[in-house]
Amino acid sequence: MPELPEVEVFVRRLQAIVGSTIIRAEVLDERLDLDGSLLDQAAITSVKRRGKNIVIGLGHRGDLVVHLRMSGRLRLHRSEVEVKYTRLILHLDSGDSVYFVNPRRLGTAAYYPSGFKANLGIEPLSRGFTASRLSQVAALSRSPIKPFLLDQQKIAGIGNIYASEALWRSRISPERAASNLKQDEVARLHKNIVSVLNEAIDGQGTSIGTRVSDYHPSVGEQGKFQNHLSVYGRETEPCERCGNAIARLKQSGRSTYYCKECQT
DNA sequence: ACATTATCCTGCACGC
DNA sequence: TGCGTGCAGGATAATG
Repeated sequence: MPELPEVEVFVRRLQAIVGSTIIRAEVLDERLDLDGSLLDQAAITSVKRRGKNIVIGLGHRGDLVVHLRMSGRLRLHRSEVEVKYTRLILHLDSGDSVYFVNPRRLGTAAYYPSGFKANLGIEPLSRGFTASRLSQVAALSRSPIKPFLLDQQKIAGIGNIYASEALWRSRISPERAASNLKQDEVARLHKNIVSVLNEAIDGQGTSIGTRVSDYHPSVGEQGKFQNHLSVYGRETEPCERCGNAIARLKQSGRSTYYCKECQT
């Protein structure tokens, strides 16, 4: 269930398909809003990430955009394989294939003939994402900071795990109004958003759980960042900073993990 | 401009 | 073993 770091790991591994041509797009799920024939003979010129979207550039033929949502994965296979929950296969002229596996069918694949225009906020790992920029965006929102961080139109790519982790590192309560954060708090949050995302990418993402829908950087491999989570999924465990029990609360229908003692 | 809820799906963990 | 309930790394539309 990927957030920015996990999507980034998939995108990096997919760089190998740049320069290949799609011979045939095999759509295996009628719920996908995609006419595979539109992709015939399209040459792949780039594979990029925008927020949690995977943007496969097809030159003048536009973009194919895959969003993995809760359970998807997008992976290169060197030969034809049988993978449960495969919903789309891009057969390439190289002989490789790209598999969109989407167990819960929440993920999407859409073709934009004129190019993808995302309605998304700033990339947190871009140069433009500075403490003052975060401060500007946060000042406009009275939303609690945790749901604020999940709002893709404010900052693109942060999800439920890394929002909790960045707030814990910053010692900021998830219930604080975004617009009420002090300058030093915004500065800490900015730094920790960047650090937690970069560390997670370096660790090949976070692999937790035993479900088919759980994230793995590639077949048989595990991410490593689950070993560095301080609060996510650790309700009742002691806070590694102050020893107080980690608590869980619901915000906008999502679980937030935090320490009531040292996040204020 | 917010929060909340339901919805889209499927599988799994849990309690009884 | 079976059944009901709740939960899941996401996003969006409807409602208040």
